[in-house]
Amino acid sequence: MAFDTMIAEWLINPASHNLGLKNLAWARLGVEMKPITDLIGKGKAQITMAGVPIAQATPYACADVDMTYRLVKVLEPELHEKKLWLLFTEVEMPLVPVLSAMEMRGVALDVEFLREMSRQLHERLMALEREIHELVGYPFNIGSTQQLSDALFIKLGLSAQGVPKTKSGHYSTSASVLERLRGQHPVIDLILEHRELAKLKSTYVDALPKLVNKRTGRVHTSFNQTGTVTGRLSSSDPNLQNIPIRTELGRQVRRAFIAAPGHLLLSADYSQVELRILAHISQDEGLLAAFKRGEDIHASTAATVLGVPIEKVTREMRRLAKTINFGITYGMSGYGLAQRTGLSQEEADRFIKNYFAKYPRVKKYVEETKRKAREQGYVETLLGRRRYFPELASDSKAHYSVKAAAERMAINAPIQGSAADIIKIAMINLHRALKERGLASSMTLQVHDELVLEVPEGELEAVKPLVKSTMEGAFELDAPLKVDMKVGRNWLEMEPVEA
DNA sequence: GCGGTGGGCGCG
DNA sequence: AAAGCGCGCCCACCGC
Repeated sequence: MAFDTMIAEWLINPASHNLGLKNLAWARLGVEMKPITDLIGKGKAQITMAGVPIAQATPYACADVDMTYRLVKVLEPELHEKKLWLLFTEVEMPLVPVLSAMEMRGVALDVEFLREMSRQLHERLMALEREIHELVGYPFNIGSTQQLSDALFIKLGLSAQGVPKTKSGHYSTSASVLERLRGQHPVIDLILEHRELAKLKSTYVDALPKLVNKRTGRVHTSFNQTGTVTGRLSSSDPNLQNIPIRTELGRQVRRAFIAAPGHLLLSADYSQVELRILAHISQDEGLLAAFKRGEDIHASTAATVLGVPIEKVTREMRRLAKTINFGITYGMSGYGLAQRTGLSQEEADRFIKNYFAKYPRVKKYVEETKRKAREQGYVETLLGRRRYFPELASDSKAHYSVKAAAERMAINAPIQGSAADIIKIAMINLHRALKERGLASSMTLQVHDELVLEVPEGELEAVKPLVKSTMEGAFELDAPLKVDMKVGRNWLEMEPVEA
């Protein structure tokens, strides 16, 4: 179907169920990571499409390759000057048709399953609501944080000791606060369960079926190519990058994402991609060696930092190491580590100090990155994608906390952004490889470090090695990329497979 | 009825 | 003084 047809349908009735490819805002130029519309707004280019001045048109009106390239004529010198030309021509533009194909393909949804799940959630929610009102002593809206706060801290008189207040002045009722209140009153457990179920029901179980396209019978997300500051994609309407997996009940939602008859879902995800990138960029010997030996990286970190043999690492030690391995790439402090692990602040500080002593080049990466952000004004990914930090300039009057936050973003941006670069290359190459071989398999979802493909059963054996080698070969890291794959009839019940 | 904001929470 | 990055969506609440 042609784009103009879809746009016409959408213009006639914007609320209609059409295939509205919101990826039509598809011109990520990579220039300072700003959407094309921002640049146009500054009057750098006065371009019209079908007689409409783009500056006043919605981003959707940018859906014309011709227009995009005419606009680029104006921006080309800047792309060259900032060394973004190859990223633009070799990655972002070739990605556009790949994303369009994924959006068009969509994914099948078991609506009947979700309807049944909705009924069961409704029943349980009603029971919980009754019990909660009973225990509190009067009926109120459990979904209102203000009313809930009053119920807990005024009516029931639970201790508000150390509970942070929100901007609007009432005590926070966040999950971390409720967890701490758990022993104080039996109602807390019920509220936590109510929260979890209400979230699942409203955000996924009830919302997803409404977005099934009447024509295709499938859900078609939009992959926004210009929606993040790091180079990642985002997904919306519906967001299929935040489907539950961490709790048993939540992950049941994944059962609703099914392969078409005669097909299978193949999920392929990069193992520890951000830590491998950190190892590559920092060139830290210990980290590189652990990956080259193919070790369980969290166990390896625990062994190294705590000074025990890797086979003596307990679950508890590994869990701590996992927290710090992730935290490092976000610029986490001792306070933050303590908050998340139950360690005292002193212990957490000491642990981080030890970590940096054992992985000195990681420490150096952190310091170098902060220096670059301050001195050159930006940091960059493996492919040269930039993120700017005006707050960190030496003449900046920004508050300390603002600068500290910017530093954490600067530490994370090259890592998260490089991972985005890599999976984008993989997507382009895989799309082409499948086409070249005349295979009917195609990507349907991207979840930052994971690709989901819908594969005709007969193609599975051919597609598995192709996916694995294409993803692993997307970029050569000194800590080599590793891809794990799973196959199943739906996104929940998947079995690990080898290529 | 609509749009914006805040609190909260799902994912990587 | 703040205290781990990046997203999008739900509901409540508020002002218009």
